[in-house]
Order: sequence, then C-alpha cells, then structure tokens
Amino acid sequence: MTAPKLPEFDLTRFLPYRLAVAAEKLSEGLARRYRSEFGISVPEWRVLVHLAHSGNVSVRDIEARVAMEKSKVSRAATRLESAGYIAKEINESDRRLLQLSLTTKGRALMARLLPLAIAYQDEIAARLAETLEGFEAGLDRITGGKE
Amino acid sequence: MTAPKLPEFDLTRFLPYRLAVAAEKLSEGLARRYRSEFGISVPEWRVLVHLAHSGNVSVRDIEARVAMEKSKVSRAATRLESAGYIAKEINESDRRLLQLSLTTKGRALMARLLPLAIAYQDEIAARLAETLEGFEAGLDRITGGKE
DNA sequence: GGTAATTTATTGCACTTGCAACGATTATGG
DNA sequence: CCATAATCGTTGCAAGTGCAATAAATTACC
Repeated sequence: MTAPKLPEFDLTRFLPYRLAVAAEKLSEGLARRYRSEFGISVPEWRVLVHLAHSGNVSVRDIEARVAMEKSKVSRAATRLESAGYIAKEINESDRRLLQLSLTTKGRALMARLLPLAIAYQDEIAARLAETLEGFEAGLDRITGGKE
Repeated sequence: MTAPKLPEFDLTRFLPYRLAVAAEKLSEGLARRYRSEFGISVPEWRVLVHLAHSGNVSVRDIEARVAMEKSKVSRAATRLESAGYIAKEINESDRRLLQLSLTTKGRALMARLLPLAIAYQDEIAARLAETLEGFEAGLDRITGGKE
C-alpha cells in the first residue's frame, strides 16, 4: 500500500456535514439564550414543548415524538422536576407509565420561552425568504421518507 | 401566576428542530458504518478529510475550516495518531504549531472511506431529486450569511 | 392461574463534550 | 532588550451522552 490516489472530495459540499453545521448554527442561536437566561438545555426544551401542548404524557411518548433516546428524555425530565418545572406522577391505569405535566411554574416559564421561539422562527423564515419553500421540501424528503 | 395562556407552537414545524433531526439522520447513516467497520467517529472523519486534501495542517487550521472546537480537534487528532492514521510533527518555523499529516495507513484508510462518502452523497442527492437545488440554496442562506 | 415474554423508565459505565485554565512559544511595543 | 500581550495546543473538570443492564409492571400464552 503505497500512497494510493484519493478521490476528489470537498467536505463543504458534503450534505451530512453542511446540514450538521447549519443545524448547530440554528440551535445555538436560541439555545445559548435559553441556557444563560433560563438554565434550560435543548433536551429539556423539547420535553417542555411537548408537555405544553399535550397534557399528560409518558416518557415513551416523548421519546417517540421528539426524536430523543428514552434515557435522554428521562434525565431531562429529572432535571426539569428538580427545577420545579414539571411534575412526575405514576399513571394508575398502567403503573409502568409516568404522567409528566407542567407545573404552574413550568407554564409560566413556557409563557416566556414560546414567544422567543416563535420570533426566532420568524427570523429564520425571513432569512430564508424565497428559498424557504424549497428548503422545507428538501427537509421533508430527508426526514419524511418511509424507512 | 396562574395558568397563563400559552401560544400555539408546533415543534415539528420548528426549523431548528427539523434541521437537527434531519442532520442527525444523515450523519447516522454513514457514521454508524464508519464506526462499526473502521472505528472512526465523526470528528475523526472530519479531521481525516481535511488532511486528505490539504497536506500539512495545524489544529487551528482545522478548527477554522471544519467547524469544530480546538479541543475537539486536538482529541480527535490524538486518537487518530494512536491508531496510526496521522502523524503529528512540530512546525519548526513556529514551534507553537503542529503539522498534521496522513500516514500511509491513513491514506489507505481514506482510499476506502471516501468512495463510501461519495456514494452516500449520491444517494442523498437522488433522494432529494428535484428538491436538491432549492434545499442547497436554503442551506446557503442559513450558513453562508455574514454573521 | 402461573410462568415466560414484553414494555417502561431508570441507572451504571465508559466515553465524549465544552469551557476555562494552563504551559509553551512567538509577537508587540516601549 | 525586556516585559507584556497574544497565539497554539493540551488538559482538568464537571456535565451530558449512548448503550446495555436492570427493576417494576403488564401482557401473552399454555
């Protein structure tokens, strides 16, 4: 094996890389603010959002709809509970399940976080402008595909 | 503060979230294979790619062009050196800098990895089909914009 | 009905990560 | 020149992560 010829390859055109960089940039924007002002991480934010519009939910439920490992959900929930933002109860009709729900404090937090997220989404949409539609179509192709 | 009304918010339409999910899905595809067959992680892969087409490079150089923290680069480089894929030398004209370069073994590795990456890129492009162009235009808007 | 198989959530472990602090080297400027 | 500042790469530390193993509860099946 002596100095094989390597194919041309440009990382900056490689879609997994480009997407990772773009995703990090978008997350970073809000995440830094959520972290510094509210002490909330991305996994915690996802759990909170899901609880905000679906009443009592199990860990399994969140895992499925929010694209996180169950252990990640579990630990995020533990942290949120310690902070007083959510309550964990046992579902009495199936005692394996939890019922997670926002506390009053949690709802108050979301009343502050959600407007920021909505404004951020608008910022991004404005930045994408006429490319927004095509961009979202591409996202659907990547994420949505069967299998 | 009693049960404030929360604004409507759908996480599955939130661009930072959608992008994160899509990015993870795309990375996962190759990363799993690189990891199981070659023992290479994503940070290591990025360093390797950069070395494959730019001869002798410093850690700082990679940090700048490959979107990773310098400590991440440093540790990836350490692992790659232990595995025998790259060599670290001191730049004698500025002894603070390193000169990273692929070893023969490293070039041989890349001769196997790069074709897989190229094929994967083609798969993704095929999946995106007519949405590819619009999707990339959106990516540029997100990543490219000044600041 | 009782045992085995499944499901749910948590946890132990090893590893990775980001951040700040650090030592080493080089640049700056009086 | 000498002291101060800036740059480069590494590392300590606390925290987060994925994965497998586990305990508790429920379901399935003979």
